[in-house]
Formats: sequence, C-alpha cells, structure tokens
Amino acid sequence: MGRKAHFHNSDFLDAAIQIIAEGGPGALTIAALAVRIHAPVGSVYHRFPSRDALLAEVWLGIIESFQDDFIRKLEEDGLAATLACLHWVRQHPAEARILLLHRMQDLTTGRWPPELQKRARRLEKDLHEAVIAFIKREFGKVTPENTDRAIFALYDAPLGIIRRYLSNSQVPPATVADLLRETYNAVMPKAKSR
Amino acid sequence: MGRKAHFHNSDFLDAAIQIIAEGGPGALTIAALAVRIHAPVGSVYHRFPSRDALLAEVWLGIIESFQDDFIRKLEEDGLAATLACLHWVRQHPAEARILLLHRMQDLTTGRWPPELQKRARRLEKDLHEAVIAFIKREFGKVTPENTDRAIFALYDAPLGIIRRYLSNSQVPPATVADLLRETYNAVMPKAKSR
DNA sequence: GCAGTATTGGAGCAATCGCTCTAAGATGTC
DNA sequence: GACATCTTAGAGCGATTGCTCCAATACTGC
Repeated sequence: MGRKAHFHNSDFLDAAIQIIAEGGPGALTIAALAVRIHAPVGSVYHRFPSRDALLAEVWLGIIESFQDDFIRKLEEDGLAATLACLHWVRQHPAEARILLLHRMQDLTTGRWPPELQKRARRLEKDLHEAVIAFIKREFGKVTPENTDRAIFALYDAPLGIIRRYLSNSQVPPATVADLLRETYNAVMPKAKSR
Repeated sequence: MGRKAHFHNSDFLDAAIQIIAEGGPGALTIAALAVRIHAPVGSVYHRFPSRDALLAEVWLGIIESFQDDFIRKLEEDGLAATLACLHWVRQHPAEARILLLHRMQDLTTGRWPPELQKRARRLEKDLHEAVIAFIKREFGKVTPENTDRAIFALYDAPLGIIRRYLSNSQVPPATVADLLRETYNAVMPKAKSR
C-alpha cells in the first residue's frame, strides 16, 4: 500500500498554528513550516493543495474548537457561554491569538476549496441558530437591538478584554471573570438569568 | 529652489489608509500605492525611506487622531471618553478599520526610524498618564484590578463591539451607546460618575 | 524478488515585491 | 541662458515566496 507516512496532517496544522501565533500570518511560509517539523516542502503540498487551503483548515479547526465549547454552554446558560470564552482562551493560547488577533480575510487570499466552504457555512449556521434560540429564550423575541445586546454580552465584551491580554502575550487572569459577570448582568434582562 | 512638488506627503498617507482599510496590510504594495495616486514609485521613496517607515507614519497618525479625542474627554469624564471611541470611529471609518482590525506588529516588520520611535513613546506616555490620573480620580488608588476595570469600561468594551461592525464593513449604529453606558455604569464605581 | 503505490526529498521555476539608480523635467537665482 | 536644486519618472535588480516536478525511498501484496 505504499510507503508509510512519516508525518500526519495534524503535524502540519499544529506547526502552522504555532508559527502564526508566534510571528503572525506573514511568518507562515511553506519553507518555515517545512523546516519546523523537518519535512520537505513536497510533503506539504502532498497533503494540502495550497497555502490558502492549509490556512483555511487551520482557521476552521480553531473556529470549530471554540464554537463547540461556546454553543454547548450557550444552550444551557448565557453567562456560562460568556465565561466559556475566557476558559477556552486560557486552554488554547496559540489558537486564541490567531482567532482574536487576526481575521480570516487577512490569512487567506484566494478562494476556498468547496469542501471547506461547506464546513464554514455549517459552522456559521450552527452559531447563528444557537444564538437566535438563546435570544428568543432570554428576550422573548428577536429584534436588532436584542441581538446586539446578546452578542455584546456573550461575545464582544469577553473577546474585547481578552484581546488586550493576548496582544501583550499574556493569558487573561481569572479576575476578568468578575468584569464579564457584571457586564452580563447589567446588559441582559434580569428575569431568567440565574 | 527646484521643481515644484506635484504630490504631498499626505497624498501618500491618505491613499495608504484607504488601501489598507479596503484590502488589509497585504494590499499596500508600493506599486499599488503609486498607481492609486498616479505617482511613480520613485516619488514614494523620495518622501519615505521605506515601506515600514510609511506604515509607521500611517499608524502613528491614526493613533494620534484617536488618542487626541480620547484623552481630552477622559480628562473630564470617563463615560464621555467611552462614547468618544464610538464617535471617533463613526467619523473616521477607514482609520478605525486599521486601528481595530490590525496590529502594528503585523503592519511593520523592521525597526522604526528613531524620530518615529520617539513619537510613539510620547503617545504611550500621554495615554498612560491620562489613564492613571483617571483611575486615581475614580477609584482613589491604582491597583491591577482597578486598572483592568477602567480599561475595560473605557476601551475594551467599546472597541470590542465596534470591531464586529467594522469587520462586516458597517459603521456601528447609535444604539451601541446605550450598551456602553450600561456597561460603564455597571463596572465603574457609582459615586463620582455623573 | 518484483511490481505497484504512497510518500519523502529537494532542486528550481515563475511571479511578486521592496527598493535602487539614473535620466529627464520643472522651478528659482544670478 | 547657465547653473543648481528639487522632484518626477520608471526601468530593472536582488531577494523572497508559493508551487511544480521528478527522482529516490519504503512499504504491501504476490
């Protein structure tokens, strides 16, 4: 069945995450990636059709990891989802740097392979549905103002403060949770939370 | 005294801001910049020693513009400074995209010219002093927790929600101010605000 | 051992980019 | 008009990068 593989796809993806987290998207050259895991550039292109496709997989993997935690908590409790952001960042510092400090558009330049586009749409849909269900549960009905309010409490506020720490190459301290809790309670309706 | 200049430094800086706001830092090539204002590449290097130096000037100009408004308001009132973020973004959408969607480290790769380093240190010092003065005024004394609390209310929360709009190429609506006010009041001590 | 195949290994190509360099054009001074 | 000076003008160089291509290698089934 042919030669046994010396590397795995995840070796390349993990190394790519580390390189981007350390030096930004510009640092991720194919040569740098290959050197990092002592692989030839041919092996990179044996697994990934292009640098863009590799970066797309990196990005999707990160989103999946984050969103998985986030949505699961969100189905139970909004505040828990807010704090899940903090928890995920502390558990995945390199991935968090990429997710919070860069945008997908600045990583990949070309079009994505169809299969990855499908995965991306799936993730978007999952998140959207979970958020809409949450808003209905907490506010009764979905309006632009309610949506903004919820996304701010769940997402913008935690990621906003966490971003500052990551930008300074620090992990956000546990005390950040207090600020997020106070913000959540101030902005979300009182009735159902807790 | 020699040939009359056809272009001004600000022509190049303004065009650079537009290009980065539209296409990210990667879109700002010297050729693209030159084409944009129908100038030869030689004229770019006649004014700026390098691409990095040009980007550094772009970045510093944006920071100066933002910080000028922010500090002036902060000296009077914290909530006003929070809302000043929102106001500045609505007035300077292209600059805001650069400031909020990218990091200085990802724009420039090399070392800055000494004169620009000096300006950058000056800006940092001004901001730091204004924030420290504000914290003393509002909390009585400066602790890590108080500092975090103040920066969250003044800076992380507004920029966090604004970032989402800019990322979708939208200008944040006025209703965002309500959320920021509620957050500010929830997180900052009650006594002095207002 | 031999054929077939999956993978490694890396030289090198084509394109792009930052930047240099030299010539030409325009303006002021005498 | 001669000269000095500042600026435009853009051809092209060196370096880097994504990617291709082909040979070598190691494994499986017979």
